[in-house]
Amino acid sequence: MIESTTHRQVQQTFSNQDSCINETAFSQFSETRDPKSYLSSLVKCRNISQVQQVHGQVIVTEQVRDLFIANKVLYAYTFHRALESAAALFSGITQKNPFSWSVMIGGYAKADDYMNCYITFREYMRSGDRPDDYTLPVVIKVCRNIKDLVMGRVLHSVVYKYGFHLYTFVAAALVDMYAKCKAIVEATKVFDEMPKRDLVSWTVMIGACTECGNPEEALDLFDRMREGIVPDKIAMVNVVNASAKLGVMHKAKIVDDYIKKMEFSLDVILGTALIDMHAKCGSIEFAREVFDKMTQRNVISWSTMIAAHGYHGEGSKALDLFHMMLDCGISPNNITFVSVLYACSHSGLVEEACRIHGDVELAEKAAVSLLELQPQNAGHYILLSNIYAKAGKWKEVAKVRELMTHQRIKKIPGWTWIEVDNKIHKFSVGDQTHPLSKEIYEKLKNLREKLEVAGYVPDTNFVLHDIDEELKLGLLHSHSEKLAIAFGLIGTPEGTPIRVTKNLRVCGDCHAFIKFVSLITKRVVVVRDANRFHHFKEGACSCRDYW
DNA sequence: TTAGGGTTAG
Repeated sequence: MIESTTHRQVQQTFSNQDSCINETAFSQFSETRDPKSYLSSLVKCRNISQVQQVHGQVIVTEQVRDLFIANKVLYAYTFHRALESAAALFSGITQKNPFSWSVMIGGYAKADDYMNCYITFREYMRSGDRPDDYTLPVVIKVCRNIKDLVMGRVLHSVVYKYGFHLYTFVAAALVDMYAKCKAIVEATKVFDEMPKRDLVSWTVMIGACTECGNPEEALDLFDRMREGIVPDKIAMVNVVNASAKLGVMHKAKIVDDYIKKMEFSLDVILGTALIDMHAKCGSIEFAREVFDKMTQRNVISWSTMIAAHGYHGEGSKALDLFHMMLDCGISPNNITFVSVLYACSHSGLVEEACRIHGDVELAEKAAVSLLELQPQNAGHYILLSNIYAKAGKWKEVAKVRELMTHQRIKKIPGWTWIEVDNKIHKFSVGDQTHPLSKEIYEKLKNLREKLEVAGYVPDTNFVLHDIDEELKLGLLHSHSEKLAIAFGLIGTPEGTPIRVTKNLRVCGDCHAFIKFVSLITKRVVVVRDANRFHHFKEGACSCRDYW
C-alpha cells in the first residue's frame, strides 16, 4: 500500500532463507575472523555494521591488497548506499580493475549522486583504461534520468569508438536514453543497427515510440517482437501505455485479452496501467473492474481511478473514491488533488472542489502564474478563462480572449477520429477527402433538418473553450466531430454506440448538436475530447454541460 | 564479482 523505493524492494527480495545463510556465515566469520568465510554473504547482510566489521578485518589481515576481496567489500558498501565508506576504500585501491570502476560508478548512480557518477567515469576514461560494457549502461542511464542529451551524445560517441553499440545492454541503454530525451530519430537508428535484440531492447523501443507520440508504431513493434520473443510483465506495461495513448477501444480489448491469455498477474503497476488504458479508451466500467480486482494499490492506482471517474463525468464517484482512499490511510499527493479538483470541475461540483482545495481565487492565482511561466501554452489561457466563466466573471473571460489574440497564440488544427470496422477514419473541418464524403454531407444536412424541428438552434456564441482554427473559418456545420458522427451513423448498425475522439475540446455548438443526435437517433455517442469523455444519451451529456 | 526496460493530472 505504501509507495516503495527501489532500495526497499531490493531489500525485501531477500528471503528468510537468505538471512539464515547470512547469519550462519557471519557467526562463522566472528569465530574464525577470516573475511573470506563471509565474502559471499556480504551484500546480503542486514546492516552496514557487518560490512564495516569485515572491512576492518580485511584491513588488519592486509587482505585489502587482494583486489578481488577489496572489490567485494566495495560492492557491499555501494549496495548499502554507504557511499562515503565506499569512496574512501575506492581511493585506497591503487590497482583498480574495470570491476572496481564499474562498482563505484554504479554506486553513485544508484544513490542518485549524478555529479560524482560523471566525475568518476571521467577519471576512469583518463586512467587510460578502455571503458567496458558494464559501466557504460550505468552512465548512460544517468543521462536518461536527468535527461542530459548532450552528455548522452558524448557517451554515444565513446560507445561508437569502441564498437559497444553492437552490445545488447549498451544499445538498449542508448535507445532508452534517447527516447526519454525525446530524440526518436537517434533512438530508432541505434535500435535498427543492433545485430541482436532481446526482450529489453524491444521493450525500450516500444516505450520510445509511445514516449515520442507514436503509439501506433509502438503496437506494430509489439506484434513484430512477438514473432520471436515472449513478452513479460514490464513489456506489457509498455504496450498497455501505448494503447492508452492511442485511445482506441478495440486495440485495448486485444491487449487486455492477451494479458488474460498469458495469465499475467495484476501487480500494482500493470493493474494501474490497465485502469488508465480502459478509462482512456472509453470504458470506465472495465477500468473500475480492474481497480476493484487489484489486491494491492498505491497512491498512483487511486489517483488514476479518481481521475478516470473525473474525466468520464462521474464527479461524485471520484469524490467517494477519494474519501475511501483517505479511510484506507493512503496519503494523497499533488496529482491526487489535481485529479479531485478536475473531477469536480468536470461535473459542476465546483463548490465541493473549493472546499477541498481552497477557493476560486487560489485557482485563479495558480493559473495566472502558469501563464507567466509559459505564455505560449494555449491550455493555460483556457484554464483561466474557465475559472472566470465558472465564477461568472464575464469581463475577465473577454480579457483572456483579447490577450490570446494579442499574444498570437499558436492555433492547433482540429481533428476527429472514429473507429468503424476496426479501421480509423480521420476528419478535419470541412473535410471532403473521405470516399463517402457525399453521403456524409447528405446525412448531415438531413440530420440538421430533423434536429432543428426538435429544437436545435445552431449556436456560435459560446464561451471560449479552445483555440480552434475551425472557429475562424466559421464552418460550424462541418466541424470535424459532426462529420465523424455522421459517418458513424452511416457506417454502423442502428442502436450501436458511436465513439469518436477529438484532439481539441468539443465546441459548444457541437455539444448541443450531439445531444440532439443522441435523442433523435436513439444512439449513445461517446466523445473523447482533449480534456475528458462525454457520454451522450437520450438528449443529455454526462458532463452536465460542464467541460 | 557488476549492467539495460514498468503506473497517475494539467
